[in-house]
Amino acid sequence: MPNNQFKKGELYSFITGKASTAIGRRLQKNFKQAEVEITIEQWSVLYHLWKVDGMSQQQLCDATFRDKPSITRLVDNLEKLKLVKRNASKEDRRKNLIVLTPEGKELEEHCMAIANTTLNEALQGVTNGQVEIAKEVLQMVYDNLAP
Amino acid sequence: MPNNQFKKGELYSFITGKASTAIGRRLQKNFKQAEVEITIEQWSVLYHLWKVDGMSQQQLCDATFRDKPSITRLVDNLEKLKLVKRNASKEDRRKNLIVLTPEGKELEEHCMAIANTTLNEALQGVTNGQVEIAKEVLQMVYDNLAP
DNA sequence: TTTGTTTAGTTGCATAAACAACTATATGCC
DNA sequence: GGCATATAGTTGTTTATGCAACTAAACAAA
Repeated sequence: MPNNQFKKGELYSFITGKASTAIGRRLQKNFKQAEVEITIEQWSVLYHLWKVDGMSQQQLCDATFRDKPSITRLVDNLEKLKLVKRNASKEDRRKNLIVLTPEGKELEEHCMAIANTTLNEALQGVTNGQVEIAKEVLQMVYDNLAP
Repeated sequence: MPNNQFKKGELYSFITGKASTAIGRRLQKNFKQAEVEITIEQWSVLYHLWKVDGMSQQQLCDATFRDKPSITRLVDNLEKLKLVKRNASKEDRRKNLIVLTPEGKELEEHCMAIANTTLNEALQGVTNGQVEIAKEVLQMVYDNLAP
């Protein structure tokens, strides 16, 4: 018997990731309730810019696991919301450096608090040990499938 | 110190579910390589119909964690591909019963084999015990956030 | 310098998701 | 029966994804 065989019924839920879907929806709902008018996809870009401002679009692709067109359009929409700005790089004129506007920076504290709250809601009753193993498994899955 | 506190850097990956994204992409790629011309979203609907043919759209919503417009359009596209058909219910004329066509039924074996292969690729090196705990955690997360 | 290749980003197209507003049928209550 | 309400499904709009094709700049080799 193979080591990693799921039963059919379990396979589906695991693959479609209903848990991460549920977290995403809850996070979106919590943003909305707090009148933070951004999508979770936009949030995922801002999240990395809050850590390192001025990343290139390619760096944002790698950080967020998205392809270039997705980042192009997410940055388009974040620019429309006046949360980021595209600055042409002086060293390499192909590159856009994406920098936070003051409005974009301002969101950080509030958004991260909402994200932490959401995660605490999600993980009620789950022990640290279980979370550690779950994270390990997810990381291994990701590494197994990385291109 | 709260029990369930993620470190910032981990929070992001957990919420955005990069592992389940990666599985979805690999499954899509494997379908394409096998010349199965369906999306993973269409697959997720077919998957339930293979178990119970003739479900209503509302039942498909519940089974796939999607809202009604999403299922309306997925069924639209599956009908265009001639994999399913909408049959008006005789007991309740509001309901459409979604039934597989012969072409739709034919796909089952091949698709499920691809899905199982994909899952085995994803879970290489992960022990049964780890998988069990990961599933438990994901289920608890889902239950914590269920509406 | 020119030619070919790689890298960064954009655009077009099809599919899908979330939300709100809508139609039509069913049901419960008086 | 008649009216309010709930349920099943559709449509419109905005946002996002995945893929392919594209432009422009950088780089490397001759």
